[in-house]
Amino acid sequence: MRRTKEESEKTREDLLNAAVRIFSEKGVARSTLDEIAKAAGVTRGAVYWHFENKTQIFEALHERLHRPFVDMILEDLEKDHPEPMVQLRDLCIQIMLDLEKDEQRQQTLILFFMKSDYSGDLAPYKDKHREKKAESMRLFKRYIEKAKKAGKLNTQADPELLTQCISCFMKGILFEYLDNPEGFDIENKAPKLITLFFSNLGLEKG
Amino acid sequence: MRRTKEESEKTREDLLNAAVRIFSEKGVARSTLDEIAKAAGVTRGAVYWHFENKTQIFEALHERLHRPFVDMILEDLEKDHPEPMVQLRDLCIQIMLDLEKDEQRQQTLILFFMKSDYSGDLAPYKDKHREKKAESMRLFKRYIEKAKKAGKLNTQADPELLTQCISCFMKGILFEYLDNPEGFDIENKAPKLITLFFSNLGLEKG
DNA sequence: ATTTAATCATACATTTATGTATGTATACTG
DNA sequence: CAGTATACATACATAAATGTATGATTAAAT
Repeated sequence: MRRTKEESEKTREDLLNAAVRIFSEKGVARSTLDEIAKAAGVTRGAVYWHFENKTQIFEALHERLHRPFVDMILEDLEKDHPEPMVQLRDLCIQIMLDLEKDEQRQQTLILFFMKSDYSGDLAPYKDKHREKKAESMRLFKRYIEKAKKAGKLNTQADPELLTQCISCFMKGILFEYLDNPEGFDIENKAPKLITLFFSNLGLEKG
Repeated sequence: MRRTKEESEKTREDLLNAAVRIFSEKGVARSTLDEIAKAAGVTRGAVYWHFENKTQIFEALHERLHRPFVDMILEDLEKDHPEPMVQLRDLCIQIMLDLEKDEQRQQTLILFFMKSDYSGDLAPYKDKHREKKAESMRLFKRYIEKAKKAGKLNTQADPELLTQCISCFMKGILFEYLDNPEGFDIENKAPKLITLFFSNLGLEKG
């Protein structure tokens, strides 16, 4: 059954796509390699060929989630926006609106936020994933520093604190949404919530 | 080995306390009834005597978490504070400061927020627990409605949206803190973050 | 055209947790 | 004080997932 290289790569992708679905539905711990294999139309043999074990699938999925996110922000940061805080606000809104259309991304976030306990085999990845998150937080901070340099921010405003504030808020929205995607009208609420949050957030001079 | 009623009740409490620790460390799915039993100084026989299975322990823990929280807010709502939004802000701060001193509560929140996937046997409890959360969100809303009635709020401010905004923010802080309790200086940061968040949050007339 | 090795499928052994059945000592009840 | 039900401990049967070993097929290398 030796497949061609492209077929093999497709099998790997199928396995990852299946894993996202299964993991996000049943949780990492309760998910079986056999389930994932069957959902991808193969057997466990294929799984053990492409990955060492369940943990390695988990890790591969995180890489696939994080990289495009960082790239998107880095690209946005290149732009020379006159109001960095408005730019950041709009980015936050856009992130949420994009998420609604990308079910795969939703499932991946659900998987890492709510369906993985980071214990046992997954424990070593807790710090690693936290560091990746810290990396994107530093990117958020850049917007705020840009705003401060441009004099668009309260002089006493603390970029670090503001960053954490925004990070907490965004994470909160993400959780509330992902916890109940149908019940949370993100397309309508996200812009309102984020706009409300950003209004007067260290913007006016004090 | 028939124990007295008090001893029996203590065994039950020991089991629940052990379960909080084990669940929050290893996740519900990975935790073994044998581990819990041994941590409580008994055997699985005692577990199956007091509870049907792991799921029932899980549910008992949620009840023990939620009830005192609701009671605390209900009591606070009784007070006649001149500035309901300030009262709500201070409540939020107090919740965080209290949490720092209550390790058992921390572990319980960790368990329900990050260590339970709500799949399999736990799935039926997802809606139930969500409803309990919605209940406490309605309590938060009461503060805001109080503020609006007292004319302390922007006339266009939407209590529902404000409630959601605060709920998201609080949940975000909780997650950031619980994700890394040692790295997140809650005693110092929580008051600052929450004060920053509440400053000008629909407060001034528009 | 062979040979090789990549890409899986299949079969098996091991482990581990669960649920239940049973044993047992003792607090309580009449 | 005898009997019963309580509060567990112990033992066993079952199930399910994992890892590994091996088999089979064929793309690709020579």
